[in-house]
Amino acid sequence: MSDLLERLRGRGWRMTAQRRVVAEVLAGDHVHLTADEVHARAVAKLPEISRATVYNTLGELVSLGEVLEVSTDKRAKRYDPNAHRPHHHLVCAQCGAIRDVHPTGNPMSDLPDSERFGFTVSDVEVTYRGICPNCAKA
Amino acid sequence: MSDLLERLRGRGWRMTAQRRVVAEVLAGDHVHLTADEVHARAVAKLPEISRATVYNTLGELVSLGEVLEVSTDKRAKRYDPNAHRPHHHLVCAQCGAIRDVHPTGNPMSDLPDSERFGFTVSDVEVTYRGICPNCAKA
DNA sequence: GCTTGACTTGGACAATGTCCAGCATGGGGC
DNA sequence: GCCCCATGCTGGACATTGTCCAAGTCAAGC
Ligand SMILES: [Mn+2]
Ligand SMILES: [Mn+2]
Ligand SMILES: [Zn+2]
Ligand SMILES: [Zn+2]
Repeated sequence: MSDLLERLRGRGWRMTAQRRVVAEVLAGDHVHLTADEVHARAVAKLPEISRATVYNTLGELVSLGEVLEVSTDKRAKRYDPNAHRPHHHLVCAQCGAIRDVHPTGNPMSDLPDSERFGFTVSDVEVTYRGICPNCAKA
Repeated sequence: MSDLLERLRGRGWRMTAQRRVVAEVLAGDHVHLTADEVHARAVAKLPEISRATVYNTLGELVSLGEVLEVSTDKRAKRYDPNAHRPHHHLVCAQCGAIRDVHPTGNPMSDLPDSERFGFTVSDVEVTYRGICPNCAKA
């Protein structure tokens, strides 16, 4: 993640304790936290950080293309630091667990012109749903 | 849509003015209204209908499998009366317009076992994004 | 027509997210 | 190293979307 901090500094981002903490919280694989989850973990490291700052920082990271917004459920948006390797998501319908997945094939080529209604289609997002091993056991 | 009302009556649904109006509002193709949009249109036909009833009725229609919930944007859930023909969605990134689409191929078979993490995968949802002809003109 | 249980209502409450005025501070210029 | 001020942060008010409940209303079976 210091990669990330370096890249951001290079882009003229002013480095503050708050932004550093948010970036730290977002490190790792299969990480898809809500804004309030990010805030809770940030508070553990920097007690006085505000909700507004977390929202602002996440929004900036999204604008910079360093973090993706995903809405797998109908609840809060989730923030995904895995922005540099295209992927899709596999979501547990019961507990909400999310894994990054890399399907074969290109769903883009599965949409014939006759089904494009004149749109310029630029992106496709695939969400698989099912039951995770943990929930299946219970 | 009287099909729908018949089916519901057959299932023991008590028929009320409110429910009839909600069902009427949901008629048609490529219809993907938010709950508050449904409420606004329902109020035009039945001024005293409450928000709570619209939410309740939509929730029941979803439980009965007559209407689908879709969350194409990160805002409000949308309600889709096209529940009896499986389909995916094409969304305008600018104005939010939504079309039903029927891609060829089966994305389910594009997810190898090694990418399933032990999940029992039961469903896949594909969202295409782009710019609609209207927004492209502007 | 009654009766009754299911339905509706309005408003309180919760969760998520946005906005703003005023204070704090990172970091470039000296 | 120190100052300055544009940029960032804060707490709280406000907005949007959705849930819940007690009390009143009504559809439909008798
Ligand atoms: Mn991801
Ligand atoms: Mn649809
Ligand atoms: Zn699970
Ligand atoms: Zn458009």
